Amino acid sequence: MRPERYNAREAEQKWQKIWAERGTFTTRNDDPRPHYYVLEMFPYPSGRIHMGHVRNYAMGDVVARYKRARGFNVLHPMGWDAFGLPAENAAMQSKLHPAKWTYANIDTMRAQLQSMGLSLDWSREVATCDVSYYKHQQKLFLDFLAAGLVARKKSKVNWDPVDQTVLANEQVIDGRGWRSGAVVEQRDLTQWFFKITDYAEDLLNALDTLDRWPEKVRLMQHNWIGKSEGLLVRFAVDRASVPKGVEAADEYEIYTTRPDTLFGAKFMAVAPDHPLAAAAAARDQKLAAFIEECKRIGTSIAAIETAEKKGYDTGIKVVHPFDPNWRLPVYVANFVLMEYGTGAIFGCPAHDQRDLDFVNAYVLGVTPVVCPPDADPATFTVTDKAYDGDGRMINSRFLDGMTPKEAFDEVARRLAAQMLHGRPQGKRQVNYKLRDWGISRQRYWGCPIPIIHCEACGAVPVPEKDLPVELPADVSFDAPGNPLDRHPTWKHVACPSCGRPARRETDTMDTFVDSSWYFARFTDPKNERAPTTPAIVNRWMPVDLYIGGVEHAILHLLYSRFFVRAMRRCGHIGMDEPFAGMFTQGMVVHETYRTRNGEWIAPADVKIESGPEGRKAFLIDGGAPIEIGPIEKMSKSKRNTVDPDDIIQTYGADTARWFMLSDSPPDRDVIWSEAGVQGAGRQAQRLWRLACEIERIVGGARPAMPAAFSEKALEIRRAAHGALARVEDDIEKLRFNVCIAAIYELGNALAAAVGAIDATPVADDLRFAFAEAGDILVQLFAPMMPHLAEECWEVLGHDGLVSEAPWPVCDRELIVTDTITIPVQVNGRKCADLTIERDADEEAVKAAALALDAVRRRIDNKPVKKVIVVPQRIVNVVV
RNA sequence: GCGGACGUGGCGAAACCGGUAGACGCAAGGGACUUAAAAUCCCUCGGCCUUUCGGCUGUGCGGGUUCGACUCCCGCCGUCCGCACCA
Repeated sequence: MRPERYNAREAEQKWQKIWAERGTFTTRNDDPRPHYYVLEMFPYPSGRIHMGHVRNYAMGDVVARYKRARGFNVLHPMGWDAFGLPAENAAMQSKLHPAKWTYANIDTMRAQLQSMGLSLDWSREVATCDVSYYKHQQKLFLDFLAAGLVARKKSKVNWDPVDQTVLANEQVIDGRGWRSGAVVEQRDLTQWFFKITDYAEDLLNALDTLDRWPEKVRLMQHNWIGKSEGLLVRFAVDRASVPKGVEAADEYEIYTTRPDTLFGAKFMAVAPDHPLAAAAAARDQKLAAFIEECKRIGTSIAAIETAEKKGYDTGIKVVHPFDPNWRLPVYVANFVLMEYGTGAIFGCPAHDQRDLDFVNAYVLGVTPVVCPPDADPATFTVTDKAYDGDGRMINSRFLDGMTPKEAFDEVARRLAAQMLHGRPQGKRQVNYKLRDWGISRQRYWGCPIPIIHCEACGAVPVPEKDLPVELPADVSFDAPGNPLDRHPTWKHVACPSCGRPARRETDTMDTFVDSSWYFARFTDPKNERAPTTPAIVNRWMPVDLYIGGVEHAILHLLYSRFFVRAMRRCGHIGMDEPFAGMFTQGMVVHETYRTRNGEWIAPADVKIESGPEGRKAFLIDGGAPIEIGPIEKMSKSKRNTVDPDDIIQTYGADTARWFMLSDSPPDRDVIWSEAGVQGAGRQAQRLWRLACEIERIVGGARPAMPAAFSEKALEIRRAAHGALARVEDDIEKLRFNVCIAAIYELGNALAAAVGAIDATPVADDLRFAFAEAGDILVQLFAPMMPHLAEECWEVLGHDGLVSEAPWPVCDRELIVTDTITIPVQVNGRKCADLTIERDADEEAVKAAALALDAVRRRIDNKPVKKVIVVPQRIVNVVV
């Protein structure tokens, strides 16, 4: 009987229904078994899922299903990161209310995710835009406020004067607002901040404990926190140099990490928004214009630092701390950041590239003060490449001959003892690049900040009994500005403290706040009284494995780490770190296609023909030739996206999942290709046929385990248990592509064994081996292609579900063989294989290797100098 | 600009702690089955040389360490990602 083709669409719906009815993936908090929490970053409900989601969730699902089979009580929830800008943009464009838009998207995307057959506990679903979620977030805000973790201060924003709104950095294009095209201004706004810098040292130190995080993510966070040890140095102003009418202070403080290079100083520079810049600009129109120009670059550090180094000489001079006769000019420079240090620096061009570029543009001269070990102090010069290495101090008076480290300490010591205006002129200072987390957003679609502003009482927290502060539903998006701010009634309330008329805070929270604690909420999402239930959250957390894109490696993960610490301080959770294990997966990329006149064409509209001369693309409609462009991240603008729905309709979810996991290592980008999906689809059919054929050979009742096995049966068992051992190891290490290769190999081995059977009544030992190997094969691919696996499991005669079956036990004795084959090299080049007993001693291996014909030929009677034997690995003969 | 990664056949890749480079898959070519197609199965498949046996060469480029280097070290080149209001 020929097995029929596997019908993915029918089978997938059938098994999804069965899983749902049986509650196979519903997780109980009171289950006593060891627990495992696997979580993928929840999606923003943008409208439809994309291939990046498919990849992300397929990976998490493999781990969830595998751990479940291994006897763990697995928590694998899903929710929606549902607040954010796109909903408001949609509201402006299509007059659809953000809530309507968002919930409609959630419904669509939930259905899409469900069609993927993910083993998720949907009963724990949360959406951050739901009052039932954000009311707890407001409580957390109030608790943080009470714990002293919230601050109110000014910060700079990109202001679009036409749209009357704050713009995200990505919305500022060449200094103009993306929608209005108006020149963007920088404005100071008083905003709410979480004091993440209070935890800077702890967040840095604790990185060492996160040994199941990718090294690169820890490094990125390390650099982001950016701890530096330096010196605060106060420079006296040369009063004579201050122009009339300029209200300069008597001194200005700079921060430097290289006080050792103080004798190489050529200038002082301050940020465009430094008080000194403002003071000097009051009497200097050109300077005022320069400062304006700097502000137009925007607030993003990338833009500021990429811009050409420019400065403006204020004319003011400061006095060198170690020489009262030495004057340094003070510049306003576009590369000095007000947010870092004191917003002022001294510039030493010889040993800092930025300073050197600057000095070369303004002809201030360069004096090297650190001489590299291999250079001659008399001739060493710096022209266009700053030297930032170690060496000995030169041209530095009392520092000469010291190492930079010694010089640093000496300068720190002297300046601490030297008085300026009655205080020590220098002070050691630990500095962090990390800034406090500004959470205020002048937007509607976010979690309202539960504060009431009262003229008499100031900023008053909303009393807990008045929570939640709910977003008003009746808002309009047809006017510029924040809809909450211009709502006729919402913001007008009585002050909770004095009862007089007051107004609500109309800023909402950054959406990063929403995603900084959802993982904790999932452990008891229905708790109406509190954000978490400590006994429950402390059992589940930290998350054992968290999977998401590298793009979140810094901000989201750092904010979450801070948030959990803050929640701990307020008694909501009992640990510091949210994620014990972390994995960052790569992107899904695709070829791009363009017509002759440069129009982007979607893959679905392209037909590819490949032959010996390579691949050619044509438009399906009309057959016009299409140019195949570079492979890039899937994006709407280049139209190189593939809709998961289409793929699932055509090939089935299993095929899509399998392909997402197969070709590329999970942390690298994967190229989506039609041919690749087809290959995955063929493999699904191949596995289905194989299961049917194995069942035909085993035939009904399974034989008991026989006492002895024929060599043929042993080979099958070895293949199965060998694959089992590899797959276990690979899934634990998330090496899904290698894991799939092992499954292919087992499939190929079993197909060959099936093909070698000629007579149908088969001996019991072989029948046992086939039945066992068939079961193992199906269980191995069940985490990746769960629907097909259920179908095969049924064919193989099992009553229950493979999703509920315990993982097979690997018989490691089967994998270890008595004899092994190792390579033999002569002068590091392989020339023969040697098959020998596994435990043969070194002398025996050496003798056997030298006795091989191919080895003797290669040695060719030359004297053997040395023979290296690495046990069970390799033999190398050196002649 | 700063920070982080990556680079191996026609393509995606594998190679565990420095020990057989190219497992597994895709594409391609050849063959079997078929009236034909699809599906399926078998064979070949880094490059150069050789009738065969086999030999040489080869992991972005240039050096180095080592009996032995995709792997370690130094210096380049190229590509991608993040940079604080996108999520």
